[in-house]
Amino acid sequence: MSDTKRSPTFKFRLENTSGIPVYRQIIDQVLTAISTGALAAGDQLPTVRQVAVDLEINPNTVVRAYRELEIRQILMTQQGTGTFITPRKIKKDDADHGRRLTRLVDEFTSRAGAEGFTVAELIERLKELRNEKEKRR
Amino acid sequence: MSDTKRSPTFKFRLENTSGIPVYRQIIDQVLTAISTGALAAGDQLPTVRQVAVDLEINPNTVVRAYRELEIRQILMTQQGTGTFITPRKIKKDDADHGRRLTRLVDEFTSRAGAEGFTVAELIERLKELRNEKEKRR
DNA sequence: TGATATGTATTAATAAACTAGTACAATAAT
DNA sequence: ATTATTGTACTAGTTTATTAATACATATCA
Repeated sequence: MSDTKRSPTFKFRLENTSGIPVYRQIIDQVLTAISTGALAAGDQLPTVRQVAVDLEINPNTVVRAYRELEIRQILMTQQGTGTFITPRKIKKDDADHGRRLTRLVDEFTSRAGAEGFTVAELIERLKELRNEKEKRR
Repeated sequence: MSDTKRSPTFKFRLENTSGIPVYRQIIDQVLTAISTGALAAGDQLPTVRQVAVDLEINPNTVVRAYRELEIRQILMTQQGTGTFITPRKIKKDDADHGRRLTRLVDEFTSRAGAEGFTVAELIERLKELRNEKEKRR
């Protein structure tokens, strides 16, 4: 039995006091859900209209979030059908891949630098993390 | 005018095509310089007016960047004297230091993982970054 | 003190981000 | 083909972010 097409059980929630833009909260919740396994490849997300009604926001706000994730190849949308988590197939030679990696790393090092961490420390900690994972296999 | 007895003046540069706000570019360059060792505790930064003239921007834009870093305890300013890197008392074996590093790295890897990056990739990119900055000194 | 260096405050103009209103288009089920 | 369901496009209003003009305040030193 297969579960390639689960119905959209995922729910968004808004922190209206946070000051974080709604569309960004949606993006973050999708990313987090993927990293924790709450959402996996092929899963359908709640429809644009469903989210709009649930959160009492404009459909375009949902679209904006989904669009950005689609551009990052994290979501796929099919008009008339729905929006789904993209099955990943990472291409190392993808130019966009490199750009996103650079941007992510730059942001990371900036924040870390603000707290007094050196790049060397970050590398060291990541290596430990990598080795831990290796062990577990 | 000969130079002062203080350290060689740090230079900012602007990427006008990047779309990144000027004040943020300044912040990032300070943070990066600290994390790579290009700037260290006690070093004086170029004056507000100097930066404004060099980059052909308004002094207030420089102030905004310096102010934010001052709030984060990364810079100290003294009116009439200048702006300096705050001496940090980081103890490498501090337990809290380790916890903060772990939390920062975990959040980073989680986010990166959601976008399909491997830890190995992150390490590789960070190494490149470290080597680039080393070269520039 | 007076001169000159430094950062600071107030205000405002402009640009960008964010969200919404409304109508349109594609898909799938019937 | 019709209809219900899904995403899309265009437009605009409002807020927030960003930068600038200009005048002010404080510290250093001859």
